[in-house]
Amino acid sequence: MDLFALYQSRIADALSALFPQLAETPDVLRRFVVEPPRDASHGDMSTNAAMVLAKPLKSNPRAIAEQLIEKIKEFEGVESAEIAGPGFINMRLSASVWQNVIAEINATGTEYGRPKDAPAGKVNVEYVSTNPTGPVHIGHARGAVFGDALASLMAFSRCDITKEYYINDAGGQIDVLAKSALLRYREALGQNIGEIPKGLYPGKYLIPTGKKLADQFGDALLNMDEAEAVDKVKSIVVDSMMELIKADLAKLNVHHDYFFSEKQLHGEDGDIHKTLDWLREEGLVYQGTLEPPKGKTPEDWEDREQTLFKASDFGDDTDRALVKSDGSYTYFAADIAYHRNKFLRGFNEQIVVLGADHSGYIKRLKAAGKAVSDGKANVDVKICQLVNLLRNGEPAKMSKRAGTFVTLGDLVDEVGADVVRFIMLFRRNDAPIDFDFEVVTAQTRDNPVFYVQYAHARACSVFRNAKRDLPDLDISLDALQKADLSVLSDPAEIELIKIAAQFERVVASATEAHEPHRVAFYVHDLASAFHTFWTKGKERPELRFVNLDEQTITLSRLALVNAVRQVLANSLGILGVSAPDELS
RNA sequence: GGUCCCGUAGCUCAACUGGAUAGAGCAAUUGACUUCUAAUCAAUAGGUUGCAGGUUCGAGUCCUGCCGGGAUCGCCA
Repeated sequence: MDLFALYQSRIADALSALFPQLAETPDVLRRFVVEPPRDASHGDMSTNAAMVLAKPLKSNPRAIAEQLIEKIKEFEGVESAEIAGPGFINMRLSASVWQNVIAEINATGTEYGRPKDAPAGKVNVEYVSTNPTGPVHIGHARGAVFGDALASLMAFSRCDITKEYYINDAGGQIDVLAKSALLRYREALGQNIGEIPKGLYPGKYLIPTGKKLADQFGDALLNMDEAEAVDKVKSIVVDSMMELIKADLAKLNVHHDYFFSEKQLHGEDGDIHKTLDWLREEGLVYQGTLEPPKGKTPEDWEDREQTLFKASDFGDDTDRALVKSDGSYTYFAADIAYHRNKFLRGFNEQIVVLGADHSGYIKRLKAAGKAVSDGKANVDVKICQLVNLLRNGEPAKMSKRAGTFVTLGDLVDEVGADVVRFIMLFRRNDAPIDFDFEVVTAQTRDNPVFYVQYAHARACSVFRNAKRDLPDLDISLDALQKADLSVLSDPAEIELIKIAAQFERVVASATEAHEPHRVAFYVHDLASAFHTFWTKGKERPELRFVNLDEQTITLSRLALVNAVRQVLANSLGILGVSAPDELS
């Protein structure tokens, strides 16, 4: 149980008893927070309840605080409380409250930090969704890691989550892909294809696909009309690209539950058709012309009547085209249908992870989500900023056109999945990252991945040493749970426990905000606190974990170390980063 | 020009959705290794949170207007 949530609810109960009139406005009892104060000298927990309630109660904060504090002082585990500043109430908890956290962590293990109850509703996280025209490149790595970690975080928080990949297999780029593959097919049959013509994909990754086509069709495609051949091989080529993509993602330990093909939305009986009919009935589709963009009118602008969706009714800046001049649907039309499809599959919460170049797309996606669900579905678009790849300080060039881009697979092969994942998550998703090969592969403090994993390995090494030095001492998990935790009363120990005890609220807030980076920063903090405590044992030998003369204390300390190790492991588990027992 | 994101210590970034004296790391200076792994730790120093207003008990956070950087801008996906 999250201690901060526990005291929040106790204070809310106390307030209801003190001020019965609050029953009419129950919301205000959820608006105040109980949190660790920024300044440790203010105590263990702080609440702004009196200030938040001043207005609804038409009273002043100090007066409310004075009534409330009497109740708080009676709470179990509260050692003292005082009013500070404009009306904060600061509490100090007894050591046993913190010591019990150790017991709870060791008792619940990998389950520690998970909320008791599952939130209602199904959540869909859509991420990566790169065009199936080649391997995944670096630009998509961040979205892949972010989406995967977010899904993992939410699953840890007991959300009913589906990880989804939207395959853009219906656009014109698929024809180009198929033509490029047919070229490689002719190459596989021994023809000299020379330079890859402009406009086709030159990448060597299509060579195996060409061979596969040669194996399957022999020379049957050679005399065929190109359009016909393209039709024949399209889905085979897309499948083979998806295999490539899945293999790259697997190297990063990124896996999706569900692959959704855009193609299936098209056609007479497809979702686009049905969705547009439905929108028409709702009066959200009309024939009309759009205003040119404000300020800058494109030179070739001409007013043209087209089929439009009333996106502006749902917060978008303008209405959006649904049908191209050649009669086919726009990408956005498919997207609307896709969001309706998700809604009909039961996803009231839809998270879409996109690259920075799609930031202009957010409003229309949110509008589509609202429109196709009568406002019941919520679409949250998470934008991942660019990753600047550096090597020796120089920007590492990537170019898909030249066919020499660094793929995700190349990157993972070079630095490892743990490094890629942690570095991508050790930053807010909407801030750009400099990814420097030199830094992220160094085994020093500069490298946060290493720093955190080292803390976990150190904790494990304590157990190896205890086993070696005290072979007769039972240090099994059972024994740790029977350890006397009351001896863990040194301020240095309590400080470390306090950091560990914040894990639950970090998980809760990261889940709510859809921000897995908070877990990454937290685990770094916890590692730091552990390293600090470790070094204290050098200055003050009585704080060392393994004490040959005092086995009781050793056992208690091991309980502490195991708890910290467990929280490190649980945090890393959420991020999909390994927690090694020792470093090589 | 419209829209969105960003602007915080010399550098790279946090700041728990409005809380108290804005925090870490790097770089700089000083100190701790016959080590429970110094692959680490401690201390010092570093700030008008781009600028100017506004909202309120209280603003890095919300609102308005500027300045600077990036992304995007009717049928690409």
